[in-house]
This record gives sequence, structure tokens and C-alpha cells, in this order.
Amino acid sequence: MGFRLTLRNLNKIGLSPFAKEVYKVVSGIPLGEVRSYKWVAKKIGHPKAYRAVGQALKNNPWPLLVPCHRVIESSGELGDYIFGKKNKKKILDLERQIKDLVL
DNA sequence: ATCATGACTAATG
DNA sequence: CCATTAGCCATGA
Repeated sequence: MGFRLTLRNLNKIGLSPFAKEVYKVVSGIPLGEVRSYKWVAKKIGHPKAYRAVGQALKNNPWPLLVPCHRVIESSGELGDYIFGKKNKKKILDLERQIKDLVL
């Protein structure tokens, strides 16, 4: 079966320092807002590794918890998503609605 | 160490 | 806007 969500188990999953930084930064993107892959890359001190950022997010062990749906292309296009672009947009729309209603 | 792969980007036509 | 292309870099085989 699945594994329990504990710090010990999280440490078992060998995440590269790079990936960790990516998840850390992405987790800081506010609800309903978006940033580009390039923005994330620059933020973690690897300004030219924007493509690798995509790799890291593709392997995101906790989609939804680490809001990889808030990372889009610098052109404004949505970019890919593990659950499909449609859902990526859907989730972002919901987040904006919630933000309007509650906050 | 080398090589291919991609949730990318910017430039060009 | 669309298609093509060179550049880019962490990652896994």
C-alpha cells in the first residue's frame, strides 16, 4: 500500500537538493497566483535551469500539496500538468474564486 | 564519463 | 498567431 505521511518517510524518498528547493519555492506561491518556470529557477539560484524545474515538478511526489499547478510558461501559456492542462486551469480558476469569496 | 530526455525560453520567419 | 530552432540544465540510464 501507500506510505504514511511522516517526516521519516519523506526523508526516505531521495529528493535531490535541487528538487527540494523547487518544491520549497513553489510552495510559497500564493493561492490563485502563478509564476513562471523561469521565475522559480531564478529564485532558487539556478537562473538557467528553468527546464530542469519542469523536470522536478513533473516528478512532484505530492501534487496539489506542492502547488505545481501554479507554475506556468513565461509566455502566459499554462504549460503541462500531470493531471492535464484542463484540470490545471480548472484548479486555478477555483483558487481565484475561493480567494474572491473568502479573502 | 557520456548521452538522451523534457511540465522551458527567446528569437526568428 | 503558428512553426521552427538553438540554447539550456538536472536527472537517470
